Amino acid sequence: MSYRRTDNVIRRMAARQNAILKAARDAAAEGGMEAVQVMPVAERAGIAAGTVYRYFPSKTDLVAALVGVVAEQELSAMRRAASAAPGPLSALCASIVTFASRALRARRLVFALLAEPADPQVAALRQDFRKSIAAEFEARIATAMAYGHFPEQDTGRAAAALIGAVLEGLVGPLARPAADAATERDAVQTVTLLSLRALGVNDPRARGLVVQTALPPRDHA
Amino acid sequence: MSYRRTDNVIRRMAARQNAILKAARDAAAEGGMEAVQVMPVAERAGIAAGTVYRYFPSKTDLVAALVGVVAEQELSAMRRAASAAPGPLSALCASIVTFASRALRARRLVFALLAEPADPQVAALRQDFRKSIAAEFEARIATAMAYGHFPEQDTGRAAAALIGAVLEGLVGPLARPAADAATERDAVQTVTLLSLRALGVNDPRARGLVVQTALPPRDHA
DNA sequence: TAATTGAGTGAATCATAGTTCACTCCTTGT
DNA sequence: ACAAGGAGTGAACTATGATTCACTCAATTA
Repeated sequence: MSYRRTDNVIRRMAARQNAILKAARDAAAEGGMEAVQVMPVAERAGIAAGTVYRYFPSKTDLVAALVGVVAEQELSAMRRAASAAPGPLSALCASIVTFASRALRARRLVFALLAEPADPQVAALRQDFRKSIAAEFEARIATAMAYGHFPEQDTGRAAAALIGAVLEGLVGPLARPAADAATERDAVQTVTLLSLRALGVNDPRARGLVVQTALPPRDHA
Repeated sequence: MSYRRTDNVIRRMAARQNAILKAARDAAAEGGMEAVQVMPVAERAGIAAGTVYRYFPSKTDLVAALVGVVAEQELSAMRRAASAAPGPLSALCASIVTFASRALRARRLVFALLAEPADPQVAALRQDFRKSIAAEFEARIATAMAYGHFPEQDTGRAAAALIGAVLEGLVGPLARPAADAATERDAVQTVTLLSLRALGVNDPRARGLVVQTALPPRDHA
């Protein structure tokens, strides 16, 4: 005779799955990918190691899910910010600022998920994540370019370079950590300005654009 | 009674040490850091696994030596190119082009040594490598800035962002591989131009600068 | 309440990769 | 030619971390 899970059990299990994901995320945010190990993650989530395998077939699947969740959040934040902007150039600008400031907020996590290596399966997913972000940038760049805000150029290459510049300039191991919120905002502005100039934006209004764009609110799960 | 190594033996052993390093380098160039394993490296070098430990106390030391050698080569190439340039702006440009084109030549290797994670000891060395390159860029940027080629700005942040842009734009997993030498040259030019513009170089001569700078010759060991 | 299902457990197992070391045999010195 | 030293070997060992599975027990059903 089979056995029906009550709503209570379903809820508890869903919560537990989230707890595992959150534990994995926290681990990654603190110690990078190498800290995402089954036993420590299980401990953080308050369960036994074996239990993890009731929720995810393998560690790879767990990490894949983590990448998926984070990617979804980041992308939607970027899209939201861009679509709220009044024009193509400020949409691009909002995209960059959003990506940059969110990345800065969770430096270690973003770095781990975007740059640290993993097994081929996860690498492929990470690849998708990067590609989605690049595609987002590329679309904004193409639109702004069509509007004549900067000269014709290879939008794909430019999008990739922007991602690199922002990551390296803000979250990479080279970047010095920002002391306070003001310094943080300043760092984001610097990098955004650098990015826009790289595309060939000369309009002095650009500086205004960058400064106006506020930091988006936190919305990590 | 102690035993004197003849020149022959000394030479053979030096050659073998190089062979091990070369094997490690090739492995990294093909399969990234995770391919740098003692047994495969030993096999490539034509020796037994245990022999590696006669030349390097640990795998970490081997990788550290590898990073050191490559860093030395890259830095000296950048310096050579820059010091052969006629002025501060073209020196900066030469630096970027050299870094970019060499990185493009050995994409996987550079990416592995510059971006992939490793144990803390190696990470620290990699850090040094990045810092050296950043410092090289930063010095060129500062000089060109002092000469008024572009506006005042945070040179450190700019240097980091440039490295990121070049790496991501050319060697990162996002960059499409260049089909032929012409496409390669084109990619380097695109990224270099992007970099200079990011700094605020508006001088139309800049394009000339980029185009003029030839790809440096290969000189991998 | 008794029987049954399946979530949870965690010690045991497996897999991978770095490291050691007893041994072989070439090289050197007499 | 012979003895000694040390380079080279590679099977065995160690460490780490993922995965399994026989078992326990709370939740469900009859």
